[in-house]
Amino acid sequence: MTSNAVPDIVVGRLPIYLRVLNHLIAEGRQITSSQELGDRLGISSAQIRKDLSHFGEFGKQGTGYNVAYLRDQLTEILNVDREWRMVLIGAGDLGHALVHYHRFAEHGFQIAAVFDNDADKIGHKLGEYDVHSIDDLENLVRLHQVEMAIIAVPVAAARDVATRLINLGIKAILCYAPVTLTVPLGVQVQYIDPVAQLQHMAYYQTVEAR
Amino acid sequence: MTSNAVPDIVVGRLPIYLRVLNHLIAEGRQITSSQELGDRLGISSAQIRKDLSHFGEFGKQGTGYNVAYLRDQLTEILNVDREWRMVLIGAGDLGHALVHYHRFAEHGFQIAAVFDNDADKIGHKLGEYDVHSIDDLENLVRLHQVEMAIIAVPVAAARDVATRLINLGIKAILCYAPVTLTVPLGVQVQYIDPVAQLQHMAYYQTVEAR
DNA sequence: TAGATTGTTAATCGATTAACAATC
DNA sequence: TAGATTGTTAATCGATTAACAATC
Repeated sequence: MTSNAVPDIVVGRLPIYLRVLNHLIAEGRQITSSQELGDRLGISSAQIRKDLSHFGEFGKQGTGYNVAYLRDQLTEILNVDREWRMVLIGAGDLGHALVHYHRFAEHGFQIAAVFDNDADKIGHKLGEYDVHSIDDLENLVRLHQVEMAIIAVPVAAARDVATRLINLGIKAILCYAPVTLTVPLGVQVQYIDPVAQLQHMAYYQTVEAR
Repeated sequence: MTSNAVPDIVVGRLPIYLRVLNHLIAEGRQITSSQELGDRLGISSAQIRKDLSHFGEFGKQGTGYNVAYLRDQLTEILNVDREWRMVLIGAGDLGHALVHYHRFAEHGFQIAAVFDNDADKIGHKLGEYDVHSIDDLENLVRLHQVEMAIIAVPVAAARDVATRLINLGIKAILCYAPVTLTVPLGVQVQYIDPVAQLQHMAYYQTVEAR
């Protein structure tokens, strides 16, 4: 059903809500409110209630939300109540940081295999992973039933890698290369470009703030 | 002037436009059009023209845009026709990747100093940088006239670090810690949370795509 | 001149907010 | 019961798109 799809911008906020809920649980909190969630996130309580209303009714009038229950519900809605297997393409410094980034595994995102095209890296270790030749991408994606990918290669290689991933049926790509990928409908791409974010902030750094 | 400020969402697209223009220059192109830029970015030509119109008139009817000229103009508008000095707080794996990330320097974002609170790291090198004690943050930010910061510390430390940076007059923070910072008006924060982005994409990974 | 493309206006579309009845 | 907070509706606000006169 496409007709009453949840707006993508709403979906994008759910992981942030999930994050706050996990913090609240860590603090031992049982109950919260849209007001408190909004305060913690710098958004309005109305927006929180509206966003949640796309998925169901999770609260109790006069009381608020059960933190653990809402957390569990959002986890299900986001499909993150399971493990996801990913491939990492690019075993440079960024790849190095990514294989050591514990939050992936902590949230159910497992790196199944790591690839590079550099003969000096292939066959060696990156953290606890063997670095495979990019030639083995197709075999290993199928073997490990991988569904997501992280592109951490230079911009010149990114499009080719993306095309191969898409041909393999990968439907979710996290792209660290500073390019805009053209992908078929149904393929999700998220970009991380810290330079673009710094430039965005630089705009406001004037003598008289704009 | 706040009255006709440019929408932040428009400012956020300028770095992406800049990126395509740089690619076009690398390809030796002299002239482009809103149509071509839009095609490369997957957005409408109307949006490109509308966005640019907030800042002036940069094209020529019937012809399009001079690539180099538009690039130079956007560079000025974004305040990235100069060097920016940053501090990096956190000398872990992420910090390691960031000091080796050449795109920062290539775009005028210089890391002036690196900090950590781990005695095992302080005094040692991270890439070509000395790792300083976080105790020296105030002195070195002032000494090097730093204006931006990258937070690459664990979530438990992030708020404290941010507070100290803000007290130092830092007005732009790129935050890799998965928290929402509460900051005074005029302080920019941009977040990078790859887990949130994976979770966002996970939502759409269903048997029947939503 | 004819064709192309800009910059801008007005219309459309979508997202956020305010307000409040429902109800715990 | 009185107080609090949800879920939802309607109003507001803002962003995107379509269309076209201006003009290179």
